Amino acid sequence: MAIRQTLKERKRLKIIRTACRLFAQRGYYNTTMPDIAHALDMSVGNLYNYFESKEDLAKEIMLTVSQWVGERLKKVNELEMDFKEKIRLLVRSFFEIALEEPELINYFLRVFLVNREIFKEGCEGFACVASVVTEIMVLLSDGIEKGAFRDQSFFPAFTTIMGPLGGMVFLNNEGVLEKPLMEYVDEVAENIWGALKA
Amino acid sequence: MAIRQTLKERKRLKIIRTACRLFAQRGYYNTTMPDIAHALDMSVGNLYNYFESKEDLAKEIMLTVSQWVGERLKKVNELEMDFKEKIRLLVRSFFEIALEEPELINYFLRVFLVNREIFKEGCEGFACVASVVTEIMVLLSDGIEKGAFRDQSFFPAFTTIMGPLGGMVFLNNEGVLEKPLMEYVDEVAENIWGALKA
Amino acid sequence: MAIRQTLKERKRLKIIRTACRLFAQRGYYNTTMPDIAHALDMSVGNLYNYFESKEDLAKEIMLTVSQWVGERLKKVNELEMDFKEKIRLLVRSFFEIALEEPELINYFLRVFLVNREIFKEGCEGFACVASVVTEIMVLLSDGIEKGAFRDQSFFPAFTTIMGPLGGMVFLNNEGVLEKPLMEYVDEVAENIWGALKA
Amino acid sequence: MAIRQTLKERKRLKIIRTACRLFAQRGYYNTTMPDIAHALDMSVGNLYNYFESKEDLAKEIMLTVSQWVGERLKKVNELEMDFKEKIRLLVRSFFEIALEEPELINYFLRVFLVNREIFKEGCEGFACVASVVTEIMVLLSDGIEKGAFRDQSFFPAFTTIMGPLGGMVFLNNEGVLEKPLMEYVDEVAENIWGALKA
DNA sequence: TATGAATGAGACTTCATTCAT
DNA sequence: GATGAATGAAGTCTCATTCAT
Repeated sequence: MAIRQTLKERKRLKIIRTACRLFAQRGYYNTTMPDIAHALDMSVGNLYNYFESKEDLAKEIMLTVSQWVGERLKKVNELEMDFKEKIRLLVRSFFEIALEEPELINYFLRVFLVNREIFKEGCEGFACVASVVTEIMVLLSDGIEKGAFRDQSFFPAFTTIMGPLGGMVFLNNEGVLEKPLMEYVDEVAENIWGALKA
Repeated sequence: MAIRQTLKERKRLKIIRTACRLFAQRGYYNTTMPDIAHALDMSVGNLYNYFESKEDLAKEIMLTVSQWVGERLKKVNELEMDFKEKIRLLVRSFFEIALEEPELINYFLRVFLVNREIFKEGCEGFACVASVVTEIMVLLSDGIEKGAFRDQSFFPAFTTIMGPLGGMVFLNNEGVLEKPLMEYVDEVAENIWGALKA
Repeated sequence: MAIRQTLKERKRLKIIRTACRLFAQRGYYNTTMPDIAHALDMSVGNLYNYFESKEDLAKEIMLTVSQWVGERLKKVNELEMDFKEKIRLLVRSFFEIALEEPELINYFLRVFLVNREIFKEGCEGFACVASVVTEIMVLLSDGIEKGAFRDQSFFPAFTTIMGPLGGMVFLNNEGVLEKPLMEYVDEVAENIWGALKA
Repeated sequence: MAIRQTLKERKRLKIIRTACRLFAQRGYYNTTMPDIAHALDMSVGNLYNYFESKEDLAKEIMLTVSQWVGERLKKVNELEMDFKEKIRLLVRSFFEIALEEPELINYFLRVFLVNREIFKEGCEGFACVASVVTEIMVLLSDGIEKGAFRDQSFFPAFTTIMGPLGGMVFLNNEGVLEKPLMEYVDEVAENIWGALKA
């Protein structure tokens, strides 16, 4: 039954969307399976027809979300422009995602980064977020190859990009920023560019 | 009376140390009050003579830890050296703390940053981590005033420093770094300096 | 119509066979209706076209299995031979069934004897296992009538036969016997004969 | 705190007694932890201060019950009398236990024999019922040594004793016996004696 | 101060059964 | 006849917190 399969897949995605939002808002341990079922207007039992366990659900969300964000970043990567401009666009895109679909970035910040125990098995070596990591990797090696960035180890460069991005979104969520998030794009981009440029 | 007070205060600190370590290792929700009591070889009931609740304990830990880390950073701030060197020393100090007393930094990463719900009340505007934030603030305004750093808003600059530092420690905890953490000091410091310098 | 009926009946028997095996292996409460459906490569819903409920299925299995075993025992009863030999043949046959079709005997041991609550209604007075009980009854009254067995009440004699038989099969299942089950035939038969003989 | 320990041990035994009774009456899977807690007038949570899990409780019951029954049988073993009489006394004692403390024997019949999955780990080789098995073993080897019993393998002899005993108690529970259980003592003893005697 | 047994709400998960397709 | 998604009650177990001793 191809149709049935499609319907089931669509529902799966709906569950992922909703659970992602709840987890991102309240945290993993403060979101119960009944909460999720209720938000989806379905029964708890049925939830378990789609995901084996709460942990399994969390992992599947991470995989899916990482792919979504990865695709957004990929589009930036594929544009032809100088790297300073590309960094600025990357920052802008990341902040846009954080504002338009806050559950995506916040899921990273509130579930993935924190509740490491959940992702111990099945996400070894950051397999769950490979899509995003890959894009940053592409950006960096491209930039180094073309002489725009200093040659350096991957991890410092990676945290130099993702650290400030995640940090700013976090502070924005906490409501401590003085200006709207988007108004920090230039400053953040300037910092990252200064940090990486050759 | 005074002696008794001192003894009580000493025990309080011991609880804070131990609980901080457990929370940092296992996460807030995976550490139970009996766990903490057991690790301290004391009774659960007695724990409640020192802290009103688990949340209260978590907040007190954050305050104390922030002070400890803040003091370490203050020492760096007080040294007379050029800012490029100061940044490098800051990075080195941060990584040293992360290796020598991993529970301190990891408490930030695993409890404070993640379980925001716990710190909603009583830590408004990052009151709980004021000691650390203040030192970074001092460093930045000093640097800007003396013309070493570009003039910019506080928050982008703050995340430019703390983002990579936290990120590298996180990756080190996850065991994904290729080299020992301390070998990244120069690269990370170089990036931060490049990002901030005038 | 007749053909359809036959097909349905055949499927019924297949369900009984499979469910009997699963119940015997895992126990009644550890075997789910989806488990059974899956093993049969059919849908859960369809299972309910053949049996009203899980309990109903369990009872129907017991009836059928009892008939199968009863028929085997009947063949022994119908042979002309002295009773000492007949007892030996009974033991041998019982052990053979236990080895060739372990689900039959094990269903007795693991479901019927244990989960009495299931058989409360609909199996009054051991109606569900009448076929087997009857054959033992026939054997005993025959033996007593012909002077081979001491005259005694039915129930002690019944447990004297079935107790050791069930017990040996149970121990064999548990893997604690030192020799293959069939090598105990003579000793068990000797005991039963000693117990019953005139 | 020796007193506290004693109190706790006493409560442990009370839980074992009560849970044993409930399991024996309703079966393992039809008795819930809340049922047990309610019967003891205590909270579910507290139950878990005494036993790690429902399975653990079931195993501890089996160990304790086996010891109690084993001690009763040991007394029979220690008496000086001829073996025919000893068998009769064994049967009588077993039936007495079954009538006076039905939960003990029924626990064997309804939980241990049936729900094998529970005892897979921790009761290897019938460790949980060693006390009872040992006494039967002593009786048999004694009898064989003294020339009262035929020399034979342990397991057939064991099931020749325990099979009819368990069987009669089972039938008595089911209410199908025509006479009170105790009136079958002589017939059952006669059978067992006939089966085993030299 | 110190103890730890006791509480009880609430978490995750299972599963017999139904029913629209 | 056949399907399998959906239901929801019920089960096991956890844990922050209290309180009599």
